[in-house]
Amino acid sequence: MSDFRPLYPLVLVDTALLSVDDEGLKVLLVRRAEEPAIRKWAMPGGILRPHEDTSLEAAARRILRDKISVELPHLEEVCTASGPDRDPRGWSISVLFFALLPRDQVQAVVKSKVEAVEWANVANLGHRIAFDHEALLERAVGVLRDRVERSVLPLHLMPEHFTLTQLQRTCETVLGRPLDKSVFRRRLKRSSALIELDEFERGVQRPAQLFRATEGFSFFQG
Amino acid sequence: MSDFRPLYPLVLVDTALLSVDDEGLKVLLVRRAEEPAIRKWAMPGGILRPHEDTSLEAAARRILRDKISVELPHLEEVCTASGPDRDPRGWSISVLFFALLPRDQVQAVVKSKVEAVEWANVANLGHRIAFDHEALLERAVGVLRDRVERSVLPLHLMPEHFTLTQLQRTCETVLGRPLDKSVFRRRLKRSSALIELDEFERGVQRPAQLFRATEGFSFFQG
DNA sequence: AGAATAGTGTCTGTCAGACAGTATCGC
DNA sequence: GCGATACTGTCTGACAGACACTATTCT
Repeated sequence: MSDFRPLYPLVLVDTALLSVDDEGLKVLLVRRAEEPAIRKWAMPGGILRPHEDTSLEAAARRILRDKISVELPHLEEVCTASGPDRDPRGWSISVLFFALLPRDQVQAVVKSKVEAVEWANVANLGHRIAFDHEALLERAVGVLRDRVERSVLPLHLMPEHFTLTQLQRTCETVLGRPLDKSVFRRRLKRSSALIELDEFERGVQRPAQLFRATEGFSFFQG
Repeated sequence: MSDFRPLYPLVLVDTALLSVDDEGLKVLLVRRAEEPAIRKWAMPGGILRPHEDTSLEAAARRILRDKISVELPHLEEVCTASGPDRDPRGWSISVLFFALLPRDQVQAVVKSKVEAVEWANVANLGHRIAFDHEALLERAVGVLRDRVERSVLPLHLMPEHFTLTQLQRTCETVLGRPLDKSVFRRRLKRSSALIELDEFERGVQRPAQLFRATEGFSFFQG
């Protein structure tokens, strides 16, 4: 470890971009093209640019745009990590954000840009994660689980139209445990976060009614 | 506003040190002795020193030690604030921590050190708060309320020995609403966060039994 | 005895969990 | 009709809120 101790810390911004697919909860990882930790996988992140960015959140948005061509509506701070040894470049701070991507847009992200990008299964990452990003990811997933546990619906993970069963499956995937159907639906009826549509599914045994989230819903409402 | 845009942002650490007294929820404010915002009141904070501090939390600890001679066990991150305009010195990041001080130690803090220090009523601050510290304080109080709401006891606010009624009063002060006695006690019985002592109050109408927190309790447990 | 506060018992409404039952579709 | 999945109804136990009641100590 170098003993170089700069006057200013390195300020980094990382984003845990989460989604779900049939395998389970997923996180977007990027294979690093530069030192440090070159060729290792990490959550998309980069260095704050005070002359470009108007806030840390704006920096996270810029980096996502540049690295993986994604524009996200909902970005939220999770925590920070800091210290002299967590990045070989020296004393650093990472501010971690988390964001949710609708599951029907998962494919779109993977084929973008030059760097290698992969949706990794959160439950089974392998041991190739750079820096302390594995611990950071755990924090982000914890925040998500906590929200869903408190009966906040992960509507940001859903496509525009979806059935109640699909929403339930998503919650179950996030929480990692089965939910009772009637309990789930009872709560939805009271939540006012969902709007009933006149459309129905197609091409399945019994088509279910489609719903959408209320206009301008926030991740926070019940 | 200056157009000077440094390569590195200013990294600051602030702490919302909260306690309660008979008037209500209190926050420790320090009158700034230097520019910027000289003579205005702000939460105790300062600049990260990478060559001294091993983490942001350690920096917060150092600053509390230096400014107001307080050592705190429990320090926790709340959020960050960032941007080019929130501090006149330029692009800055503040990482906010929050901490709780037992109410029987409130007096000890006030008479320490050179700078003017004051426990301000959170509900009635006046309009003399520097920077964006008023908004930051709101976030910290929000975290505290949220914890207590979720039936996490604010044991860090209590003296070593306390009665159940005192604990209830503290919760009521934090939440700003009355709680039902029997409901409160029922929950405590299940919580296992409290240890029954053989001692009792003295010099009151009917002395109540004293309790203490379980050894090594965390703010997070129920 | 009476005031004050500690501590307990009980009723009621609400809601989660569990599970069975009914409805409606494709084949 | 049959299988599959959507959707609903109902029973039960746990718990919160409300409030009354008893107990113990000081004056």
